[in-house]
Amino acid sequence: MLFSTKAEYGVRLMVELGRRAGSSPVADAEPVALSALAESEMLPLAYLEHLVAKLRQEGLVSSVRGAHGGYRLTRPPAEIGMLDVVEALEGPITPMECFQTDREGRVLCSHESDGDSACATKLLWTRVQGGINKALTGTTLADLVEFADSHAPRATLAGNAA
Amino acid sequence: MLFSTKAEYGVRLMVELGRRAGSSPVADAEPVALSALAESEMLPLAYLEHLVAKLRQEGLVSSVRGAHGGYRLTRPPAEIGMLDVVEALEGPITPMECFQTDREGRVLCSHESDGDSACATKLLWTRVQGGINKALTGTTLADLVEFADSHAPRATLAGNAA
DNA sequence: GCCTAACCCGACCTCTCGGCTAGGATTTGG
DNA sequence: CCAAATCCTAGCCGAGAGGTCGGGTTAGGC
Repeated sequence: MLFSTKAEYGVRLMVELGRRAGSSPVADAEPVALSALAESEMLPLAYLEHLVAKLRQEGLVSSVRGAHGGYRLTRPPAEIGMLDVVEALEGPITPMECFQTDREGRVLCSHESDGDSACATKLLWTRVQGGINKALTGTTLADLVEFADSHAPRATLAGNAA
Repeated sequence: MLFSTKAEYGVRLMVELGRRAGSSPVADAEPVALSALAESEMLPLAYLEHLVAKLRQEGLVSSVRGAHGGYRLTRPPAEIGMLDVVEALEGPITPMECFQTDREGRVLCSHESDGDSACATKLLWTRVQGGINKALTGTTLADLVEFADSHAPRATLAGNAA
């Protein structure tokens, strides 16, 4: 497997936030308590705390402390690329240990100086990384929210008005 | 990182075999001892044995036992897609634990029956997997051999005639 | 007919990391 | 001031990566 449950849970968390925000202008949305998210996604609360912390550090969600606190998105879902989300959770996405990318897709291999046939594999990993990045940047949170809504009826999302 | 050193070493091993085979018709090529490959790539021999075993099980290389034995490719490099190589080494490439692919890119998610918003993430992982598969199937061993040759002079590959 | 170079195979070992739990400290509405 | 929430740090357990080791088997060369 490529990604761990960190990405899985974290993305689901973001999707849930996106669904609950609906079409409201982000800052107006009621903050959602993590316990509510944990329950509706059936995920361990204590673990989610760690994940949401990473999302917050990357500025993808903001938090409100104290009673009636919770989390909300900092931007509308359509402006959130999934590369940011996944990287916030999993760390930098590189196909191989020796790789560092400079955010433009340019690739540096750390043992490039062997003179030998070092990194004959570079071409391959570069292509793979390109494929992943393209898939990840080409998908926004809004895409996933829409997908989820259309596949999991759940009435009209009973969480908000009820 | 996406792939472990298993893929890295294994691919390099395949590339070396491809370079040494040159343009000879595969079956004619002298089998190359693993110790020679280990030395030229500076990789631990004992570890390579395990990797090459997987490649053999998948029919990507064939072995000759006894003195003057070794390994050779079973097909010309241009007919070896890197997806086969990487999957032989790393096992099935799936973006997420719950995924199984039926070799056509069709995706099954094992916890699809939750009724809930299970796998809102499916769309994302599917796209990612598509990107990876495309990169991997679209690259052949011949591509890497050529790339390696052009980047690591090493005379005209001193190993063969000398 | 042995010796040795090679492939073959399974057991083991260490270290990191994923996945999670525990427990507390801090903030804040009612 | 209490309860609900976010925050923070520490630790635990199992699995898998990344090897190593020791032996078994096959076959060319003297």
